[in-house]
Amino acid sequence: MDAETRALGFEHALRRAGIRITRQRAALLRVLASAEDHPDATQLFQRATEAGAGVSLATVYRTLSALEAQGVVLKVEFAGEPARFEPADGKHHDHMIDVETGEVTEFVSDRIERLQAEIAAELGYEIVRHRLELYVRRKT
Amino acid sequence: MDAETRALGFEHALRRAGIRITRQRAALLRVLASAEDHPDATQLFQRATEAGAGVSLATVYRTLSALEAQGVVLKVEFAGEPARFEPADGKHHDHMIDVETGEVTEFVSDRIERLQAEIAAELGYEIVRHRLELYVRRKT
DNA sequence: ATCCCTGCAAACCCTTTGCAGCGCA
DNA sequence: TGCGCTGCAAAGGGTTTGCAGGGAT
Repeated sequence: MDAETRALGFEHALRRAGIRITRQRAALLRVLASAEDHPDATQLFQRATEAGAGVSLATVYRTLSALEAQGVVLKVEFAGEPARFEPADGKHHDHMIDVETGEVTEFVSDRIERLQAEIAAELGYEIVRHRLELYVRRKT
Repeated sequence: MDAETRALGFEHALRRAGIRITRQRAALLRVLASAEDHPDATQLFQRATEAGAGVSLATVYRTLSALEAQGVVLKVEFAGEPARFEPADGKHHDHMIDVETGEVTEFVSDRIERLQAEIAAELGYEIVRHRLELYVRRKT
């Protein structure tokens, strides 16, 4: 999915929820839609500002909350850093964080997912959501 | 392991690192050692206060940091709440959080651990630490 | 013309820290 | 007695919010 298609998806999701697309939001959605990494609110603010969006940090947070509430953006909170945000299209995945470089890699493991569900079920629970992060180092 | 044995272990770890056992710390260690749940700093502060320890919240944080640095206490950060602390004796485990009651259950899965290591290895990494939390709901 | 939105700054929550005096070892 | 410790209060970082004016629908 290209960035503009994704941005339009964001707009649609907001409009559907009766949320207005302002100049600031339109700009922000595009910044977010084209992010390849996992930026935090401050980085999104900077990028939007560089793009001439004239947005305040408060609006960045407010828009991210709205997008998250609509389920089109995921907030990811790694240990000891500000929350990061990623588009929620695409399939579920977990994260691997290189502790030396900070680089984030996404991965999926159906087997782990299945085991998690089994463990929960054994204790009489069903999984609502989960968080799995591997903090790793490049093997020597 | 009973609470007092655990508390003595904490004291030993601190002393070994050249850290003094003050009245406040001794009290705090006992509160922590006898915690069955996963209390956060404020709760530990309250319990210590109720026990007549005369401790300040700052000291609670400072002592917890020291214990964590010695590896005898683990700081656990669940999504959207203050950090919790648990004694680090016993074996590694992950956490399951009941989203309705907030109750925390510990669990282990060697198979998941193994799969994590495999996934990291496939990408040329080795795991430094990981975080796995299942947010669950009692099955109907 | 509505209301929702915006920017700003202040407020928030959790946690850390500077300081001057206190008390373990 | 030395040096780490303590309480207090202020600072800190990330995030949220109250307010009065502005703009999308």
